Amino acid sequence: MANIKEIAKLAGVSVSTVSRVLNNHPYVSEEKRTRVNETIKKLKYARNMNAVHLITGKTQNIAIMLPFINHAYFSILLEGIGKEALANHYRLIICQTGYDQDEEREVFEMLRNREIDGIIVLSTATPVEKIEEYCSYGPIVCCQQAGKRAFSSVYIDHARAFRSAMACLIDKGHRHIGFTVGRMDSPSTRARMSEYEKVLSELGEPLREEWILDGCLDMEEGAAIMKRLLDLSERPSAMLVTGDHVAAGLVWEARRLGISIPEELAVIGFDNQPIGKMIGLTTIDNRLYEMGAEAFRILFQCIENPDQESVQKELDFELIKRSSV
Amino acid sequence: MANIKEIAKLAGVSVSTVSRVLNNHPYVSEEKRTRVNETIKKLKYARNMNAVHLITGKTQNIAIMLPFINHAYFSILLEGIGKEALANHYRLIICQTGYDQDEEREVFEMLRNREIDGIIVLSTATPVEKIEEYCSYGPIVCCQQAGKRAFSSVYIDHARAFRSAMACLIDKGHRHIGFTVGRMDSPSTRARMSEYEKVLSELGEPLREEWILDGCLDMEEGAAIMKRLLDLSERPSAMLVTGDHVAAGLVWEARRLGISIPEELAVIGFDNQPIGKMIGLTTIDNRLYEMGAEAFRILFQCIENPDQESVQKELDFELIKRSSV
DNA sequence: TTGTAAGCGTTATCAG
DNA sequence: CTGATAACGCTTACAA
Repeated sequence: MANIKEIAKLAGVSVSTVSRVLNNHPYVSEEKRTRVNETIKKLKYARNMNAVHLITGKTQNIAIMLPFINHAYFSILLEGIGKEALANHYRLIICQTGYDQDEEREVFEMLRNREIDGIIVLSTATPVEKIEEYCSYGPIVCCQQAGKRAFSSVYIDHARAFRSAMACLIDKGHRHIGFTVGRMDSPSTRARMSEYEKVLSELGEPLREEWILDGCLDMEEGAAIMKRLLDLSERPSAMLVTGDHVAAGLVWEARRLGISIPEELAVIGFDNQPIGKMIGLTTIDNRLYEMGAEAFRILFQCIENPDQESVQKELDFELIKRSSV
Repeated sequence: MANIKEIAKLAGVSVSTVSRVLNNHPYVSEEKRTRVNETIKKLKYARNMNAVHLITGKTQNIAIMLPFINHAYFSILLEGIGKEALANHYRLIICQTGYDQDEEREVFEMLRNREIDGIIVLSTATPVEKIEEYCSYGPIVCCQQAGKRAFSSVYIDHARAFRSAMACLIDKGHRHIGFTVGRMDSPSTRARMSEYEKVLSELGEPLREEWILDGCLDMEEGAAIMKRLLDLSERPSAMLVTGDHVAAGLVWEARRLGISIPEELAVIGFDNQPIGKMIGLTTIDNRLYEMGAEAFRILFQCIENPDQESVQKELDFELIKRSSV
């Protein structure tokens, strides 16, 4: 494997000149430039990027921390990040953690180890204070609302989005509204929960624990919800379902069981995924693709300009009315 | 940022001893080991992995080449790869190429550049001969059948799988069978196409070009198929659909239009995705998760043992009968 | 069991 | 415009 020294010797120049050619520096005579390029081609020389990373202290790699790869929510975010990363010549290292805090710590350690230039956290089990400890080693952007922190964040206001979905249902006369969550212990769930309680008390409705359905992450669990609802002595007339995939599972099972939607059960999903569009699901579009792209842009800024303050950016959501309400 | 030299000085030992501690080498006295570990903790020292990568010539990173991140087929494969990679302390660099050959070349170049220890190709537009040129720089595993090559491959026999799906339909009396493909110019499509022609001629049925539907990659395109079928003067009584997601789109649209499945149209999907299970789709399970895991295992072996020959491994598929046929 | 010193392959600095 | 030479931070013979 040829190295820069051999190229220099064969081209009859110094290693610095070769390096300059490699990095498209000005101040290299056309003659030497072509001579260097020719020997590079002749020897099929390829730079050892690890040496470059060592000396420059940068790798053009960023880590994406997420619990599961195979999940629509994260796939859409990834797509948005990927588009921007590609355009700016950054690589994505996918770190699937399964919400294991030890695995998550390893990802943060990569920042200390200089293996990556930054981290985008899509969802995490690590407390914000712990995350802040790593901010001195490099930029971190979270796709979750976390208030003013040492790290940046991009998010939508889940409380407001939840309220606007509730309002849409209430408008149609619904007062018995249930909702599903992916996992109880997440910032967005806490935001929704507190908004739920507020809206219920404004309506003068009691809070029924059994109308809050936990552990709904995929389509099959969505289908299972329908059965859980049927077992209830009194069941809600409308459901807010986090994730159009999950909602699609519920809708499919409802049709199978002859429960008409929206007459017997109104459904609002979240995320505006393609499956929701196909089945005519009313949904809250929280712009996941855009959120991913924006997360990268902010991280990129922070990498370029290391002493920039952390930014918190709220993105708009949009209620998309279709036929499930 | 502390480095190994400072640790050595403060602990009163040599850098080699620190290095030995860092790498859990034997032949370090307990006393010095603890002394080193204490100063590491005190100085919050973290190794600069780029220096390690430079000297060892390895990075523990592998690239995954795929056209789109947000697609069920690739997500499942990724999940399988991710599980094994995690267990073996390898990182996945996701390279979304959009089937752009220039982007794909950049990924192969990463191998020359020593940025990665190997590549798993999930799907590519680059000709096999071109891929072989890169094999001297490091191991490559493809998840496509490619015959005996310088690179390894894991695959299922698409021709055989296709035939067994056809047989299942023929068994039920179908003779007018159409099929969808993601893109015409792929190895699996070519395999299916040639098998299709063979089976038709065995049946004594003519080949009807209009029953081969191109460009079907996602659910919405699946739904669109149904409309395309309705416009046909004579339409097939059964469809083979690559991807349960696509098939689900077709099935949904069929129900919406009042076309009963399987009576008026039988459908067989591929990949055995959760959505297929939910809607009762008969499908060919081609073990994507297992394929991903196996791809990593083979790559891992090749990394560990560089002068090992390339391996080609065929995986079994399975016809899963449900209610869409 | 420990330390010295020679790399690994670049880029950065500085003098010409 | 060009070239020596010193980093970058680590691992690994080799010698003790």
